[in-house]
Amino acid sequence: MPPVDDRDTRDRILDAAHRVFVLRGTAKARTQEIADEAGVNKALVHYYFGTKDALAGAVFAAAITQFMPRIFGILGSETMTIEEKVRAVVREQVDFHFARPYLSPYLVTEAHTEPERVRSIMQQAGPAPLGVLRRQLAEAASAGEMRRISAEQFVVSLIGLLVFPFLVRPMLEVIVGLDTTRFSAFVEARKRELPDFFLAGLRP
Amino acid sequence: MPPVDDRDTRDRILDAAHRVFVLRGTAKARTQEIADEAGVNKALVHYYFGTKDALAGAVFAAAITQFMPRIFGILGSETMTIEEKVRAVVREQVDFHFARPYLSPYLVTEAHTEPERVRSIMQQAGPAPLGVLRRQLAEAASAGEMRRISAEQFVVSLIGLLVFPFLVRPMLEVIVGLDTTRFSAFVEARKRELPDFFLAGLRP
DNA sequence: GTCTATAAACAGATAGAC
DNA sequence: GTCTATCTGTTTATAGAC
Repeated sequence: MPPVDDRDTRDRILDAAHRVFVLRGTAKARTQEIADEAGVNKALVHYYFGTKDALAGAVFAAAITQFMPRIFGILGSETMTIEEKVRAVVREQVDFHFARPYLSPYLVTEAHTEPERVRSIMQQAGPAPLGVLRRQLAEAASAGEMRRISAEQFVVSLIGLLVFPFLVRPMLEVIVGLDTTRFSAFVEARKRELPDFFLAGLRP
Repeated sequence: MPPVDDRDTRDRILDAAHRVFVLRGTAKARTQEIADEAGVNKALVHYYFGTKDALAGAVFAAAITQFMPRIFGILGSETMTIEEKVRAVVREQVDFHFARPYLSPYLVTEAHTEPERVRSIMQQAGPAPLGVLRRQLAEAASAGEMRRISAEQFVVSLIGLLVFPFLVRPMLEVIVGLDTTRFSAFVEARKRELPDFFLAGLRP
């Protein structure tokens, strides 16, 4: 006889783990805090996920799945123009990271301290679908409308411009005085300015 | 009577700590590995630095001191034009991070997982000297040579474009297939392309 | 200053009752 | 499935000899 419905508890633990891992970083996170956050006993965490390491893998996989398709869904579109894609990605990503300010530093931290795990999990997602974008960029360049640029450089630059402020936020606070309020304004300004800036950079 | 010359040993430990902390991340680093790397006993690490936490602070302070002045030294120049500054920063920073590929992910990791420490250490360095740059940008905008942009956005965009590839390198490897060789080529291409891209983005 | 030996403090993991 | 109690391993940190 199969176990009864354990979705609730398992999911609550997974959600709690996500919050704690993202906030503290995997290495500093404590299974005790995850259990508390989920409102269950510490032993249950092991019952469902075995080891902290396995749980960390599950959380990272979920996080990356939540993150990447948003970008490549837009960039891989068959119908949108390059300009439309740029504007859509900027709008989408700024809002996404503004609502989840710790997600990107968590991903970088995890990639840095657990490169093996990151590699193996990301390989399952497969390579980025850059075919459409590559073709659009090549055509625009051939038509003389745009500087020639690889799809890889295009994506890294665009995402980097969007995500970087969230990655160095604690430093920006001190270096250029961006407290919480001013950081919001800073990001809002970027959301407005970046599309034109980026598209102008592509002009020949 | 003051202690005899302890510069050698203390510095060797500090250097070893730098390597280990940067590579593993502070949380996953072990004092044992630092001691081994320095060729001394573990107890000596505590003799010189008290706690792992204090050592971590010393390492971070040294790392940030090594990083920031390079940027602001160039951007704060009274004699260089904006274009010269952009080209100089790109050249300088790409080479710098290429020689120290783990430094930037370490800084982000540390900022994310130890924001208190980072804040207090960075406050001692004081705010960024953006006065000169701000004036140059304002003048160029008033002369109609350039889109109006704040010095903060300028710096964050420029540094973000340069550093981001190193922050997400393990992911790029998988997503867009940049193994070690191709990553080098990718970064070299950026070094060539980014100045024109960035300056074009600033055009009105 | 530098070492050996050991303490002290966790934190992850398991056994077993309910 | 969920808990209490406990164990085991690891890691930071100190005491004390040299």
